[in-house]
Amino acid sequence: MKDEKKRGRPRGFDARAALDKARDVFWDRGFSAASLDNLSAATNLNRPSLYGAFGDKEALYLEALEAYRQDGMEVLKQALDPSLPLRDNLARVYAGALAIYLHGEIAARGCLLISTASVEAVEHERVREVLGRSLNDFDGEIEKRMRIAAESGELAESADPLTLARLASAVMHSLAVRARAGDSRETLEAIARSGVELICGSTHV
Amino acid sequence: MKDEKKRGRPRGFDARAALDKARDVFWDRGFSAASLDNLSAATNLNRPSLYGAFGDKEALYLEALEAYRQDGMEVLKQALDPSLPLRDNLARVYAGALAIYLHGEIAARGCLLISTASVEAVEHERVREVLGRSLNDFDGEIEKRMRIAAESGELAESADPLTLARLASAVMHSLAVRARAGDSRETLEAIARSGVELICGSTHV
DNA sequence: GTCATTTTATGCGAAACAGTACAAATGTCC
DNA sequence: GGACATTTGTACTGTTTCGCATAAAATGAC
Repeated sequence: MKDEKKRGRPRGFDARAALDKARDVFWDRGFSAASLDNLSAATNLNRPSLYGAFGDKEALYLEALEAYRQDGMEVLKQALDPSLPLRDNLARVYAGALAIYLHGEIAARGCLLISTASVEAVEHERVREVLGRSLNDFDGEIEKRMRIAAESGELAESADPLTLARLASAVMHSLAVRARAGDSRETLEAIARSGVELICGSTHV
Repeated sequence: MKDEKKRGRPRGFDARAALDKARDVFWDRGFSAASLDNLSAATNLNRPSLYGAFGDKEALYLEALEAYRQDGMEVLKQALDPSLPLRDNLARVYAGALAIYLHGEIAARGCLLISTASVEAVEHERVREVLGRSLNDFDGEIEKRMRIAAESGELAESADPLTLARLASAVMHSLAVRARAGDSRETLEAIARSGVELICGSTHV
């Protein structure tokens, strides 16, 4: 993007790597319980460097959320490859989600947005807005695939793509919550399978 | 329960009312962002009274979670009255859930367990345990109703009560998250309706 | 080489935080 | 009425918090 070398002392760290480390801290502890000391230790950056690169704690959190959202959208789009059957698409979506949700050093971390942005959403309007937009974007991406399925005959014409997409998302939301609540991988995979079955099976009439 | 008057100065407040006020603070801000000053102001209790009645902030939070869990189970049990059709039962469950989730002074608060206990669940083992147990209890209560429906012929015999119960819960989890993310009542009610339809409609074969 | 510009390191400071000590208040028990 | 037990109000302590001030380090421009 920008290879133009700026004047002054060059940055001694990779901003994206630091953002990922900060994201992990927020993911484990949430926004409020994550201190700048935690963030500083995890990123190996002292506070002035953090402030210089990202602004204050709130800006850093919002940037971490945004990066997470974009990564998630990428995973989702790849899983929804329309050259594969809808059933496989949904299975891939859930498998991809579980791979993310079940990761974690202490315990499964679930979804960064659902499990940490939700708390702040009441008092913190910008977080609520990011969370709402993210959920809608996910719905929209699945809806696009559902629309294709309805047109190609994979789904009954009577099926409503938006409704089915929201229900497909609902299963994913539940997986996120249950993962963080400590449910086993086996349980979560069973829920994912039955979700695929219910959504893809029911609309064949 | 205990009408035996204890010696010493009697308590000048209703512990349950105070617990409800504290619960509301936790509900809006989450555990970490809720300060003892917030809790003290909301309950009209000074800190020593709070500590005397509930213990430290963590114990107060756990007690609020437990009370919320019991209240929710009560609402759920009443909604699942087996003398009504399963369809009506699920609709009542979701209506009851939305009545709780959409309440809030600043913005919709969603579910106390899903939206505030989730954050703490990674680092705080006892919270994770309460959250997991609560979700399972909810599943179990719905599963009981599904089992009745399967035996009475309301559902196809091939339907698996546990699986259907988990999917019914999944819709509820999604409603909780989406409410806190700012989705409109209309949207949430539409999702609830389609959830009922999918779960009750698909298994009639 | 010297200056300008940006990043890094140390550490400060004011505010918020959780939890408690202490004494005054208010009741029961004998 | 007096001893005892518990709650309540005020104020405190030590810690943690965030954000920044200041100065040293490292580079480009000239």
